[in-house]
Amino acid sequence: MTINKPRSRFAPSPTGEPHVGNMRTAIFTWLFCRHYGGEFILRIEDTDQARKQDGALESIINGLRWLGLDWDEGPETGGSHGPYFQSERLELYQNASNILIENNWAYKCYCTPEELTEMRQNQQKQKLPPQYDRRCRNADTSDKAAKNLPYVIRFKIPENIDTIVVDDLIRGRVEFQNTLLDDFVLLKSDGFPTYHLANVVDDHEMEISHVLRAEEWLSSTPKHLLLYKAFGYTPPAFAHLPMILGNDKSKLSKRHGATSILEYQTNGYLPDAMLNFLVLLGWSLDDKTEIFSLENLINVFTIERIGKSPSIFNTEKLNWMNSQYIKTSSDNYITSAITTILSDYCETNMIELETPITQDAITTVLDILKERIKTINPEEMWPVCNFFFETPEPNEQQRLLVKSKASLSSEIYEEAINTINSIDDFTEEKIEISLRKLLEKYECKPRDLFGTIRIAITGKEVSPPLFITFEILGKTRSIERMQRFTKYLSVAT
RNA sequence: GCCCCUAUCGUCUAGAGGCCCAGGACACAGCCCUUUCAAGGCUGAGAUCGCGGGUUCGAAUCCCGCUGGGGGCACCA
Repeated sequence: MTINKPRSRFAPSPTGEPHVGNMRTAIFTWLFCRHYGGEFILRIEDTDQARKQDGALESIINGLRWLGLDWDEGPETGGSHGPYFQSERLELYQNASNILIENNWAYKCYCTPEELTEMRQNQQKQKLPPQYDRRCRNADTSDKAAKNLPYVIRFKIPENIDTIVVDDLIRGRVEFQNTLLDDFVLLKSDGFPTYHLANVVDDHEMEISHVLRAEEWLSSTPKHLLLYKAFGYTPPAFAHLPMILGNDKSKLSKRHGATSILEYQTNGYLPDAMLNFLVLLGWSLDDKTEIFSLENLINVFTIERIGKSPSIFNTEKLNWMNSQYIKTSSDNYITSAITTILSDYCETNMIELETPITQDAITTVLDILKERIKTINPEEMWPVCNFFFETPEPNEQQRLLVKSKASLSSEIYEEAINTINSIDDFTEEKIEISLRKLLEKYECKPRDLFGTIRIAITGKEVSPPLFITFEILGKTRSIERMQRFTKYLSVAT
């Protein structure tokens, strides 16, 4: 496919949180534009007065920015084809529908919502397809016009056309029967356009060459094609993207868990991981590559490699992807992110800290943390590294566990403290060598001694490897903790 | 009800007539490493390529039918 400098758009409506499915469309469109050296346009389709939501626009913008998607034209950036809010382009749509009326491609319809509902109910009773019966199409409506009654403008589906062919970039040739098409509404009674009118007018005005949108739009594409024809415009190329479904194969919705991209942000997913995961839903490069840098993605992303069938959003794989990005992400970036997240967490939970959470402190525990987490969610991170910040206190179960260690004696434990104390070069390697010598001398099992010390200095049976933990904690704090723990050993057994 | 799209391991997918009694990844199991966890490495299980017909010397790949799944049929986008 030879594509030269395409102009493509992402056109969300500000009716709620930015859905991951929509964001995947944005990612594909953005990648497509960047790959072919084209322009990516953000257009806000705010023509539904009723469903418009405060803050939704900000959420969409935040979501896009978080993923690292920038737009060449649109809100905040401006551009030569503005305005980029449909609510500011009303005149354009009104003119367009007037032109259509003048050229006999549209007509005014005075049917009330109640009439239409009744009509549809009757059709359903008779098992007929719900469709506008065109009662205003040929009837004389001049009396209603004279009374200034509210009206909508409907498109006049031509009667001399058989089939409409959509040449989809992903699905190929798709045929539709013209007679099955409804005389759909172009302009609502409040003077706002419907999606059908607005997207055609704007895509033309904004010189959009390629439309990438979700599959749910495929069946209304013939309507759009007819509109392009009525206006005498050349339609853009269309690519209808496969949907993203939940784990029960139904359309991804709230009951499947998080659907807003921003929820993933707050749940501890990294934007690069999220993007990488999402791009692999419906697109693949080959039979093996899973991890892509953004730069590489721009290089290799083509429409030809987009699949046709819907895919299921698999959180397990997202988690794995995220853990891969955590392991390889730059220390600077992740350290400051984690520092903020954990200090907020401790503050809101009023956790009493032995050591404050600082960049330096996080840097110290970073390596052992990165290897063990799948998200940078505080709930997941805190148990892994809290030993460094909180004073450990063994629970009842742990005290009993320590006493059950058969090959452990208070002698070896005391000598372990002295040994630790005598190490000047307090490194993982030195500590290990010294402590292992004790094992031989006292014929103590590694798990008995090390397991006990682990509880003493971390307050947990499960922790990062002991010797690195010593090193991280430092000599002073390690000895302090070991000594404080002595009492749990010396109590008579 | 009508129209449209779609169909390879549980999931994401590779596969465009012989390279495939189907490859990779996630998840799963076992082993190795090992002071616990994690990471990593290795091995394994897992798909008669939804089903049935064709076409062909040969089909996961092409055609038809069926079935399953998804989407659409608003003064919502």
